[in-house]
Amino acid sequence: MQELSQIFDQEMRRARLRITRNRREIFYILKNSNRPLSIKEIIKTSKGDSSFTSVYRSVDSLTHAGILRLVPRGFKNLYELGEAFRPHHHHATCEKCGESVAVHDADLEKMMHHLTISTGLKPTGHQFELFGVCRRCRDSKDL
Amino acid sequence: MQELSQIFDQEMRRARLRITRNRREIFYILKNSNRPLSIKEIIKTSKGDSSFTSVYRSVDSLTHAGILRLVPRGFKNLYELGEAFRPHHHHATCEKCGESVAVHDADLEKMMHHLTISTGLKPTGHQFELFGVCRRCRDSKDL
DNA sequence: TCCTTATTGCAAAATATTTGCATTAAGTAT
DNA sequence: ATACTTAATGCAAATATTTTGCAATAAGGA
Repeated sequence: MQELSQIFDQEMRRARLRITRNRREIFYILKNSNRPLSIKEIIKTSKGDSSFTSVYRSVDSLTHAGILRLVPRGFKNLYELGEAFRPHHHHATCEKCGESVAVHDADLEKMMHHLTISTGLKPTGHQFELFGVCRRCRDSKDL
Repeated sequence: MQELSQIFDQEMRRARLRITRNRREIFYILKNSNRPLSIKEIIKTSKGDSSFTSVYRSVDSLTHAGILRLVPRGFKNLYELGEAFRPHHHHATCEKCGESVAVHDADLEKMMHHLTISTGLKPTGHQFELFGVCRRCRDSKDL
């Protein structure tokens, strides 16, 4: 199986975006995260090699190129690796620790599609996020 | 059936919040809207009788009191009337005109509940929004 | 290695949200 | 109706967040 970083290079070429230190770092940060991250978190996690301005701009261009994917959660914009790295899915997220698990359910996708149609809309997309508390956080009674 | 404005008064008393011109106006603006609104939209719609600072604070207190409900949509915070006025539901929204239709489906609620459990989380909530293009916007070919 | 131009960094502008504090007024008691 | 208590407001200013202009830098093809 292909390395994700190889796919990154391919995708960047496909999108005719230059592969820079800044962009590669954003890619690695998201690759290593167990959950989608906000711009602020990406900036904080990065070594500080790149300016926050540049992170804003890079996240924007990478997202437009489909290399990243916007995950609107609550009132925050989070980002994760895009379709080429991770197929379409949704998230079940622990409210305590923030860790999130991918959810993919074909029935669910169909259901949302049909529900949209039943309201008279021609479906273009959906947002779907589940929240709860994970076992680990439930067990640790140390509030 | 009870007038919504009467319910508003009741709810305000229950929450021990004072009924002010500002708060009543926010209530009316949301009552008359065919979709959830952002703070900015509420401020713009209000006659300008109240300062934007006050709208921020009122929306905050009304939301905490459950009189309004936060509708996280995409990267925006939208607000609509809360449970006492409108029972739990989700939205199907037209991407062109922004109008939204309430969706309530018991099966869907159950499904989300079970899906959450199946990931190992103890369910606490969910986010669910459908998007599409409505018939009216599809018909008007005037891009 | 050279060349073109996309990308970056910095500073500053534009936007969005929050806070401190004196003033106003809602709701209760008199 | 009047007085009183204190929540709520308005204003100014502080913070926070995101965007933009522009000169300097560096990615990638020639």
